[in-house]
Amino acid sequence: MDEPEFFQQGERLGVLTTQPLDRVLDYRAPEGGCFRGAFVEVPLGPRKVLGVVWGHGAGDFDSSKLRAVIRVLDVAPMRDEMRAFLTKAADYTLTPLPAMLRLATRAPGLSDPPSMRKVLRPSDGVPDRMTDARQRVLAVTEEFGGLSFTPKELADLAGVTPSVVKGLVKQGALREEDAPRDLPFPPLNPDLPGKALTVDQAAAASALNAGVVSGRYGTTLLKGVTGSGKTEVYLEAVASALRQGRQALVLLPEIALTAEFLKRVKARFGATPAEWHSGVTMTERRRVWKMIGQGKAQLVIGARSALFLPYRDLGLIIVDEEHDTSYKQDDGVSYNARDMAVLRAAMCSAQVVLASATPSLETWANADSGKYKRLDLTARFGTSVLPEMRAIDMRDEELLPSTWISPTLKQAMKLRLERGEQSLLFLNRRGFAPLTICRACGAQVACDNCDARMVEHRFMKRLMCHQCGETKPIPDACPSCKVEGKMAPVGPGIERLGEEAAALFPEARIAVLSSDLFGSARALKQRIEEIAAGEADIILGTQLVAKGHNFPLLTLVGVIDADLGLQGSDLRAGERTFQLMRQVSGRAGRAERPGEALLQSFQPDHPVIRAILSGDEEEYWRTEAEQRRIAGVPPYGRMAGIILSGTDLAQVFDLGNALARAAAPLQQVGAMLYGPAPAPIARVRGRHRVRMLIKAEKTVPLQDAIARWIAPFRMKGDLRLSVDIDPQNFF
DNA sequence: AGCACGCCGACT
DNA sequence: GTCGGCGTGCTC
Repeated sequence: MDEPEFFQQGERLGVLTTQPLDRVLDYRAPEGGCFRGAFVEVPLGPRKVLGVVWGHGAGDFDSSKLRAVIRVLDVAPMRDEMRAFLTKAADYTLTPLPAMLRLATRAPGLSDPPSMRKVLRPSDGVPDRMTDARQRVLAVTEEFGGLSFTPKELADLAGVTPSVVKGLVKQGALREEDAPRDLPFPPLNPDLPGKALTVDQAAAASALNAGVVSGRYGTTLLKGVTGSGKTEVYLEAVASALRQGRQALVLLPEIALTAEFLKRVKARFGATPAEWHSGVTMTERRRVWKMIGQGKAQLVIGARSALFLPYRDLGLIIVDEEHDTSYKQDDGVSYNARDMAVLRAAMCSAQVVLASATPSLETWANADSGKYKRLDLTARFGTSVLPEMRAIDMRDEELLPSTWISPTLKQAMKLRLERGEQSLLFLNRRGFAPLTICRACGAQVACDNCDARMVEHRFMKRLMCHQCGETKPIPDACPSCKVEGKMAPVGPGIERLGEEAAALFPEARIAVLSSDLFGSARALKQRIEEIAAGEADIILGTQLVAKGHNFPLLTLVGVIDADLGLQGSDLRAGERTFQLMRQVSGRAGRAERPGEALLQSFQPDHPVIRAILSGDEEEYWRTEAEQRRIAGVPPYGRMAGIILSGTDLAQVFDLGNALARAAAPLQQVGAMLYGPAPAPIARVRGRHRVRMLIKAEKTVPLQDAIARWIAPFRMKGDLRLSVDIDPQNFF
């Protein structure tokens, strides 16, 4: 790539700031000039803000009013390729470019000069008396010759009090120096021996390596059931990237999984890589950001926002559990990390590996059409096989009121207890009961701010709204008819299922795993480890047990309500149920003992349930893909969701209707507009939500049409419009 | 995003 | 009279 353009002092240039201005502002180059891509501090009104030199100024601003760039920041300049990536990502997601830049500068203290710390180094002074403690301190400085330590670190390493170190400084045996606080990451060694690979794994690894070595863009679906060793395989691709001297990024859907993953990386490469997610401290964030820019961090393990770090030479991106819905979340900017990974890789000639046991239909279709390569890991690691799967037809089971464990499932659990094996009951519903109803008047307790029912959480003795997190005490009298003592919980939650299991098996050790029952990710992880080691007979869990945790003693998985995800009119409901059921079932029979998965269902003949049981995944995907093709929906058509929100429902609908009347730019490209209609959750945190849906053919330039459509609309008051390209839920 | 400007209601 | 509510508009 060409040398970035240089701007002489006083020359007009364009700066993109992180302020939501939606346009590049013109400034004069600072003293000493600057390159395109430089991170700069610029004056904006009374403030100083962060920006990037984007290129030539637009030139339409009065020269006499131009202000000069204050200074160039001491961080690696943004590479042209990153600039292009942000621009394309902004165009694709219809996000204003400044918001994109904000994503890419989510590290504190970028404007500060490099933070220094006082360190001690050995000096030529000789202490007056040599004591034991002083000897130990000097020994440490000698042993770690190349490294430097703060007084506190040195004292801790030598096992002495800080006063001993202070004494040595006074005597001149150690001297203080300033050293940068942001230290490079220790080098990783790709040539340490990895785990022995099976023939299957070795073949997949070498195919991935070939891609990495090619130095070109390419995307590969790495499909393998739980326990097939996907991680070992893609770590070989990481090793390959490191050998090429290029950087690698591993995206994980959940922070809770990173700790365990870091251990595996350390075992493979001999050092800990950089970590990037919401749980990382501010100082560490700054260090990671800067070191990545300098190429002094070779591997990053992170959440989706790690895609926007300033890599110097990114050669490989792994998206683990690529089907996971947490890759598409709305935290201000709405983007799908899987798609952005592919975009970024295409722009920097990197390889992408999409790893999953149950790929998203998009990825499956892209592999099917040959757009992505596909590698399958069929054999399960070790000797075990996928569990035998059966449906329990709930229409034939006799259950007492307010119980959900069928006699058939109970019998299977009893058998495991007798054998000393573990059972897992899966119910994707947090809390005790999803509904609290008045037996006198039939009223349900709803959230005051949202259009949603309050869920009873018995362990904290309160009702909670799962939309906004608001809680209130469980009322004794009905809020509607004021009759006392008639409020009753209706339906099962994971906590209530725990009570049922305890009543059925009073002698069993029962563990309930739900994200809200643990204060911290650490506490949850520790509990999971205890359980994996055998400290429970029956495990009850929500969604989180489906994600990558190993329970070697587990031989039975019971799905309490296999139909749960199939309700509603969501186009992806089937796909998601299919993925979840297969993931959960994969928990059983990991070790030497064969597993069994039982799915409680009222509609065991439903095509999705049948597909899950049949084990013929390809057939399921083919059928699902064919239906989507006929319906002209993703991945065979394009969609976009529009959410309008505001405190005044009438105003929100007025805006929606006005938009609908002005939809000519959409009609010109043959796109269909549906709505406005109340969103699935029509009110959240006191704001009414109205939804519109756009459907178009695959080849239509949809973003451009939408941009032209909404451009004339100014949002008045607290009205908000957000565009969601490729929405996950449609209705 | 901030921050100023400015145009109407309730007060010392 | 003026203090201050926040709706509207600007920042190179």
